[in-house]
Amino acid sequence: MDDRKLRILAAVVDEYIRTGEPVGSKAVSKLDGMRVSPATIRNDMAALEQLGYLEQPHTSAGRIPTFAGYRLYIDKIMSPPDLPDEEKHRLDMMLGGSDTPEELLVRNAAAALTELTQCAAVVSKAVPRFSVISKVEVIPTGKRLYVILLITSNGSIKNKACRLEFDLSAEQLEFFTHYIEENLSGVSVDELSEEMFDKMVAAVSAYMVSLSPLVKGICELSEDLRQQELTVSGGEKLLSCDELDKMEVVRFIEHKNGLSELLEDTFSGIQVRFGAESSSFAIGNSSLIVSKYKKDGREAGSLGIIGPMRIDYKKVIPYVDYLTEKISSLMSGGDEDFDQETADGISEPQKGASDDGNR
Amino acid sequence: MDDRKLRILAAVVDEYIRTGEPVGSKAVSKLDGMRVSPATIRNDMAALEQLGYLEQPHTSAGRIPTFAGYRLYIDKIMSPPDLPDEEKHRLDMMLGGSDTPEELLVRNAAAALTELTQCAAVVSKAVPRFSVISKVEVIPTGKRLYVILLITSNGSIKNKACRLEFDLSAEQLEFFTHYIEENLSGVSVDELSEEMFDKMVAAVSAYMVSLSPLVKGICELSEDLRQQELTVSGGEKLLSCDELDKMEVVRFIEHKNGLSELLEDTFSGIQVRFGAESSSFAIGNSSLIVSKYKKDGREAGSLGIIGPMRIDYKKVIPYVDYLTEKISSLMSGGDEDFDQETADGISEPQKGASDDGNR
DNA sequence: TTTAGCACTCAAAGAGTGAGAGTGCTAACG
DNA sequence: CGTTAGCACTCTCACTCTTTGAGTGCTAAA
Repeated sequence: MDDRKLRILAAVVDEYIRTGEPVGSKAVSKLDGMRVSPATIRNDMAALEQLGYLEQPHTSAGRIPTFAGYRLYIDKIMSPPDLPDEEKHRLDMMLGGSDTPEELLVRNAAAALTELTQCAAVVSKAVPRFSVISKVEVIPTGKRLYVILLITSNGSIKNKACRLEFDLSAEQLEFFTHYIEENLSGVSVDELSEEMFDKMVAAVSAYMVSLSPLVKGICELSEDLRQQELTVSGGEKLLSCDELDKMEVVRFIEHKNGLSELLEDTFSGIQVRFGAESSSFAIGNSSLIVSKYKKDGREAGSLGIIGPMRIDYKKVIPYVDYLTEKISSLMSGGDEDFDQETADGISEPQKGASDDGNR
Repeated sequence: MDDRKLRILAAVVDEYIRTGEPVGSKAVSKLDGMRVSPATIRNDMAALEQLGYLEQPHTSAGRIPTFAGYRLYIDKIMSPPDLPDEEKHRLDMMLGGSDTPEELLVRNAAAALTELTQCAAVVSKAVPRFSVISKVEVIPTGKRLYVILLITSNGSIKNKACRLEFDLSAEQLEFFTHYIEENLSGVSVDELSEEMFDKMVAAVSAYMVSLSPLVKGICELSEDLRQQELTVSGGEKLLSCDELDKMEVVRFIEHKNGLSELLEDTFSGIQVRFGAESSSFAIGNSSLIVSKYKKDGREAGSLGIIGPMRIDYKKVIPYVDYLTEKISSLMSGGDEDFDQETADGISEPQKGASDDGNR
């Protein structure tokens, strides 16, 4: 692969992204920095086609990049420019200052991305694997009716109603709550497992059979905790690009198939994935560009966009990059937040430093 | 409006629904029960066009119904047939028995509707205006950090974290909880208002200024309670019908514009609304067919479908009708359920029934 | 009031055409 | 040897022209 071929490939991809039309040898030759004649370029393009980086829609048309062509372009050739300062300021304005609640911060970022890229924005909140159960409460709210409240060190609160066979006496309730706190508080979300709860059901049933629905309820809540939160916004933008199948787009917006698995993968920096490369997340010619943001050094979620493969990567990647960086710093920054504080132990005083989070 | 004209209108609508093509006089004349010649029908069709019930896409095409035409057809002419017993059984199977949790019941109904009609299903849970606040708890969970828990008689549970300026002593907490319970328990969701909370903020601040965030928190939770829950499923089906604007469909699926207001209207029986008739809910040529289901005689939510205007009303309306009927009877039926019990108050012990339900 | 007949209109589908863009190949060039 | 000019060839796209057929409105007769 000589250097000129790479430059030609880059030129074809750039041009194709810009115009959406197949790119011919003449067009490439006219571009800045191309010192060779169309004929030479034709030869190289034929070679690039041989190698699987370019293809022709039909015999007498120009070339368009293949998947492999895009891959090579993105991973090896293209280098996204730095964002100019005024753009950074603009993004800062859109995000909001350090006193913006985290949730809003992320929503603003999504809005900014849809606005700037005219694509759908994707936002996920990572499962807080390392945050710990900080409090479990069982509150009687009616005849044989109880509400279970589960609170974690990262500020998630889950509740659930639960009906028992018999009413509990104050002592029984006391016993139960004590038992649960003993067994659960300080346990990380990642450590929670069915088996653990099965054992608790057994133990608790020995004391009083009808307590087991409560344990099961807590078990269900803990499953909720492990559910990744996923939002896709601005999905309508995807309908404007006609290289995407509308049907697939809508199905995706409704079910978000496969996205969750994809975002749970560990990776660092910007990640670009093509719809066709992944079996589950499957909008035909789409491209997913995401990055993870961190909170106090731990992955806290991811943020990115979904657009056509033919998207302006050079323009878009710096946006995603800057936003995740910025969010990471805003979240971890000096300002007090729920997590930082609560991590030091709500129910049992625990260790010292900071927070939950993960990896 | 003589009878024959009505029959011709009906024939045109039926044919148009069946074929999707403009309907000509000859086609109508060939239909069962039409004893007159195409020429006669032509005259009547011209009259119907004059009256605004039919229109021609272009001079030499057949006729298609106008909005008014559909309206007349739906409201006055068409009479949807009764569902045959085997169909009813089929639907019963799809719904699930009387031991199915309410939420699942409704989800099943939606699934059945998308399946049977190949349209998007709409489900809403009515704001439980008449249910009352049955419990308010404030639980300390960390340094200056509290979780507010709000429970209503219909089983909704809402929570929210709240940060105060100072920590509360046990007495202060006691006082506050007591005050809140005194003022809120037994108050119906409908009666809750900003002013009410403003007054409470004032009263509570007199005792201790830093309590007001808690009241505000409760106020926000009460706003959540008044939020109607809305789900649209199977939205991808809408993309198959090309009379609907894909863009509008996706925008609608994402934001559900205007649907909530529309479903909050009071009406009884089946309601058919056209997208263009309503300013806010606006998918161009769409038709919304909904009915309300009840629980113990009170509106509990609505259920229906969104499809193209050119939908088979005769087939679809009986489905929606039967499903809402059935759900109403399953929910209110002999079987124990949360609301029955809790409606009479949880915090005050009262009569009896059973099950849970939440969120 | 209904019907047959007829001239008229218009959209949709097909056929033919020319322009233009782009190719691959060959042979000449430095 | 790599590079370039020239050339014949291919294929799509946009355009025009024509034909076809469905459906109409009107008029006059039954």
